[in-house]
Amino acid sequence: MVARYELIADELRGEILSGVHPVGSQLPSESELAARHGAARGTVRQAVAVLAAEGLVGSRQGARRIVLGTARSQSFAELHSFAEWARANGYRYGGQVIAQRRRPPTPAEAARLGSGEVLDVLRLRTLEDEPVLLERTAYAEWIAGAVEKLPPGCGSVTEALYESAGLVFAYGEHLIDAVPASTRDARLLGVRRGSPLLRQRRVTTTHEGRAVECSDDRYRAGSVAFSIRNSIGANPLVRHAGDLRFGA
Amino acid sequence: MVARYELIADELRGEILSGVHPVGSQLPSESELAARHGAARGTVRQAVAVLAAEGLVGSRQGARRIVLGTARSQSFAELHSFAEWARANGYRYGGQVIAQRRRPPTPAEAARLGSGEVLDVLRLRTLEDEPVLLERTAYAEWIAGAVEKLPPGCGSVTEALYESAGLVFAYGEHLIDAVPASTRDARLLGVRRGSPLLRQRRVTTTHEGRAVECSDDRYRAGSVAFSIRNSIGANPLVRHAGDLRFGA
DNA sequence: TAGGGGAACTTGTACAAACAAGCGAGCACC
DNA sequence: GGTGCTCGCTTGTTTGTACAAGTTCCCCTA
Repeated sequence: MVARYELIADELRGEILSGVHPVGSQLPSESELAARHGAARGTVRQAVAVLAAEGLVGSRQGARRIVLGTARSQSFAELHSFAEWARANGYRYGGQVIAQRRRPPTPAEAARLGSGEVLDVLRLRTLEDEPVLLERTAYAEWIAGAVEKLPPGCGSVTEALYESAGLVFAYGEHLIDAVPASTRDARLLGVRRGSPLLRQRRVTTTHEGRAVECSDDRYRAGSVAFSIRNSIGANPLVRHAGDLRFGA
Repeated sequence: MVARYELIADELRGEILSGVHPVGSQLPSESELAARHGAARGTVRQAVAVLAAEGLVGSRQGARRIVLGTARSQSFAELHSFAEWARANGYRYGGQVIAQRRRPPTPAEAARLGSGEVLDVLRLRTLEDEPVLLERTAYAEWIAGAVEKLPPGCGSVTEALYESAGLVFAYGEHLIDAVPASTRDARLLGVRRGSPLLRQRRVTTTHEGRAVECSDDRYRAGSVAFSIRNSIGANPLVRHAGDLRFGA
């Protein structure tokens, strides 16, 4: 069952992408959209709230909504999973486990994953046959077994864990900064030591709020960038000073 | 006039921050909250939607909402303005104009700011008396005059432009990646050439959707990081491959 | 012609009601 | 003892109504 407001949002999004409502133009008023779709105004408001959350339209009281852009936010899965993102964008991709072992958690990991041993996995991911991402992931003990059963060349870990263990990643927290490549980073990614890497540290949890993994992902400079839209009303991205979080 | 749902959201947020509802615990049901505040269920839903957008709570149909974390997103102003962010977090900060001149726009700038000349400003910002950020901003012609009137040591450009020209930044698009420091970057920021910098390119627009500035901000590695919370339902951050946007 | 006033329009907030859909616990049955 | 099912609770979706608050544009006036 797809919600009605989702259908209306999809139609509006399509009209924006296809140029019916160009960037900078005004959207039809809520009453007009409601009449056109035979829906209540509240339903239409939910639909445009979706578009506002995606950063496609902006609004202020009293004035018609305006179109801000056409780039669409991908789904959570596409941000979370390298494979799903690459596939959705039509890139050729791959992955290979470089090292894998159980070890005691660092204090920072223990605070999030619990005090049991973690499964530490180092993966190298490729995009268009070029190595672009080095993934250091610590999995919580309760999921470690399922991760160990995955084949070393597994393309999509997220997908494989869903199929084998029914695991669904639902919430994520991400911390983005820049770091120099270590000797090992440099060798695996094919760059010079000390050259810039874009680092994304993340903690992922299930629906129930149970932490699944802590990860330290390092992208080769120039290979990927993160983008975000915000507005004076909605602002999900936060700036932090230094290494205040995720421990040292 | 503060909206009722904002008050309820503030109270709930306070209860989460103060530990009344610890991380991982369940929030009271909507009906209970509605009864407690003497409000309709829809109003309570708006309140918890605010917290969900901030990444503090998660929800799924049928089960009670759970608390995901306690870190709160700052306001749009704090993401947009280095000064407001630094002040809100109690840091000592400063800024100095290094160079300023009018020039024709690059093609990428012209597409966003219009074809008129842009005002190119290079600013060095300090945090705790350390240089941490190099800001290269191209202002649109219509606002260039007001920017030129600002003192070179102006701490908060955003604030100054609001007071002098009534300008309000309302929407922003940000693209985050890592780049090596150029010779000039390195000298001004006090790092070695080629060392990692965290780059944030952004385009900012007013309420009406009129573009104000394009900026290329480079942070010294280790000085700041960006963080974001997302969920399977709401996902504002997007990953891009290579330099697909903002021109070359 | 420039400015003020106001009317019409549009979005924001709030309430009430109803049904759908999913979750979890407890109960009955095998 | 374990399995499956049902029932109550909770969140999700939708409609309808009313008023508040801000914007836009026209018209009238000085």
